[in-house]
Amino acid sequence: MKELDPILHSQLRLAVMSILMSVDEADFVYLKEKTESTAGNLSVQLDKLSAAGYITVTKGFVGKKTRTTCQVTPEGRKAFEQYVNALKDYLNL
Amino acid sequence: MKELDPILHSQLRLAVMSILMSVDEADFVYLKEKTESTAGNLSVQLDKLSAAGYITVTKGFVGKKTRTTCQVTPEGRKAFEQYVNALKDYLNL
DNA sequence: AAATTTGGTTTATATTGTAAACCGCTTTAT
DNA sequence: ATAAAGCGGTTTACAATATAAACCAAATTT
Repeated sequence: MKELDPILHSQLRLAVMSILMSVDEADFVYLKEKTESTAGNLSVQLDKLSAAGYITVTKGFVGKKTRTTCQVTPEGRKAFEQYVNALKDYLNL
Repeated sequence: MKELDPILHSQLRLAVMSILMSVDEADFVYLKEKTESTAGNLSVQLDKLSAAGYITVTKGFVGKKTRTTCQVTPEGRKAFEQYVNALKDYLNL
């Protein structure tokens, strides 16, 4: 049985990655709403994805308000795909 | 986004369920080998699956030696299938 | 100008996972 | 017959993870 990447094997981080895989740029507020997570939890998990090199987090401004946007990196994409493949073994897909 | 059943969203427990879904009776030693887990960890996770009503654990004898066999329950089967469905949303399958 | 809201981060706590230590029984070796 | 080693596990202590509560700075509303 293949190992399941522990960075991705977490509900919230997986949800974030799933969104970023199809959207290719999403901000903090959007991710928070879509995943129905608390800001604190999301912040921590984004840090972990970022530390793993799976996403980039960029802080900018829209008018006077801060805006944190996230994008999946090529390594993130690869890791996600490998995770999906590994999981298929477990799920018998 | 659907919730991912936390009982199943665990590498080892998922591996065990995956095996039991296709084999319909497996003993402790076999599960330990197949999953490459330590006995302690496996014991704990089997308890959790059992407590959740997803598997039944039966202790018997083969000759003089004890033998612990596991089977997935109908609820376990259902939970597994629901988990697979929920995951599909995350994986874009 | 005080109070509230927005967009987060930090930190403390609860939950979970994991392996080491242990236990009873059996087999083997002395 | 007795000690030592193995087998099949369980218990328990510890490490890692997830989560939310508390907090903070800037902007907006009253």
